Amino acid sequence: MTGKRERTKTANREAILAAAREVFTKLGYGATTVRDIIRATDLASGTFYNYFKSKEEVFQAIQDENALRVRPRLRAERIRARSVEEFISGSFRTFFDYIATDRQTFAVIRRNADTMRVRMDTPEIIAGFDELRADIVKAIAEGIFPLVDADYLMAALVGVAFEVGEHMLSRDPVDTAAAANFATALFMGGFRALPTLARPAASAA
Amino acid sequence: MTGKRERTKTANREAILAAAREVFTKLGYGATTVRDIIRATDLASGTFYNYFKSKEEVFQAIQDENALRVRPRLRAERIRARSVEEFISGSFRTFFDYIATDRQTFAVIRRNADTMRVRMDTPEIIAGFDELRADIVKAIAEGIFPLVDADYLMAALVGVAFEVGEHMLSRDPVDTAAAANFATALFMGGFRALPTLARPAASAA
DNA sequence: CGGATTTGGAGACATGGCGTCAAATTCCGG
DNA sequence: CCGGAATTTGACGCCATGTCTCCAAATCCG
Repeated sequence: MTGKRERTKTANREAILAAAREVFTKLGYGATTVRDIIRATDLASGTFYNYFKSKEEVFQAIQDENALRVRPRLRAERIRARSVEEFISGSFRTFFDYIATDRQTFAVIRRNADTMRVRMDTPEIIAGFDELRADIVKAIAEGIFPLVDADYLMAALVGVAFEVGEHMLSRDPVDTAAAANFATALFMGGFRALPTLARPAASAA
Repeated sequence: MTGKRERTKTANREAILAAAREVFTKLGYGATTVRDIIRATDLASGTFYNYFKSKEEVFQAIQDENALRVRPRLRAERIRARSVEEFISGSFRTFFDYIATDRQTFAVIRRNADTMRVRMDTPEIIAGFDELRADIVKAIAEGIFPLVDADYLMAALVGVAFEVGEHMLSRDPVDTAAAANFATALFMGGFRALPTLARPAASAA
């Protein structure tokens, strides 16, 4: 890692990613051009293409780095779980905490004019989903989970995590614990078990 | 509506939308250019801009038409509901049936190379979400629903609908009833109430 | 250490999409 | 049938894109 060539290589790559993060945040993903990213570095246009094929690819690299940050945490949480409740609540808590912390990153996605939710098929993200699915299957095999449709369960978990997470961020103050409690209660006890806002749900019609 | 001017106007608009649908399906949203759409019509480039500002706007118009088709059905289902179960299951059934039927439309979205889920802020779609939220609030006020966080509940419903819907479409054969049952059970009874795949869930750990 | 070889950055260039605008055409009312 | 308004046309200037060649610097090797 000590060769000059190697050092400038990683430096350039980092420079491009940093510039991209900045310019994506400022202009939104849709509006930024490859040239905008290049201008935010001191590199030549041709150099960019030695590292990435398009702005899409830069974006994916950024996404990938993010996934690399959360994935192990989520995994650890699930492995540690000794019950359904721990599995579910741990996952939601970790995920919500993450997106609340790394808002800068999420701002990139939400500020995006053209897309609401972006590509979810970078290697890291796919690996994360696969992991989740495998852990669900394993939990079912071990009898921790009832024998349900693992794919649909995963889809439901992901859907709730993203949508509720999105709403959570738009509130002030951001209360990750409350959001996690809500989501967990939904999965654990279903609709009727959701925390009531004022008085306990005496009547369940 | 009988004037020639007026007729060509709607004809042109329709021509552009039809061309866009076709070309979006073929190339994907991200890859198509305004020029591609124009080329698929027999209009001049300038004419396009008399009708739409960008491909984004065309896409929104298409989305809007779709929402216009589902929204009343969903609404009717919710109004008809006399219990939580009817509210939830009716909504899921209707939504899943719709996306299963109108796959051509959903193909446009799913074939999209750049985005997974596209802008959801056309007037019709926003109105649809607002309606859903209002109906939830109303159901809570009437005591049909327990007093839960309406925003989070809506987010959860939407998240599950889209994610599970997506998975549903990737199966062969597409079983909308099963998907609706799954989602409904999740919301009604929570995790433990989900239909088991083989034997009844005798043990709820 | 110095010449040969490889690597990779620089930036000009051809291509093609973008949105505009003045001119041409079409429609409508008188 | 004519005048004026509305609408379409398509060429134009501008800019982003991705490629390609050239060259300097880094690495390798005797």
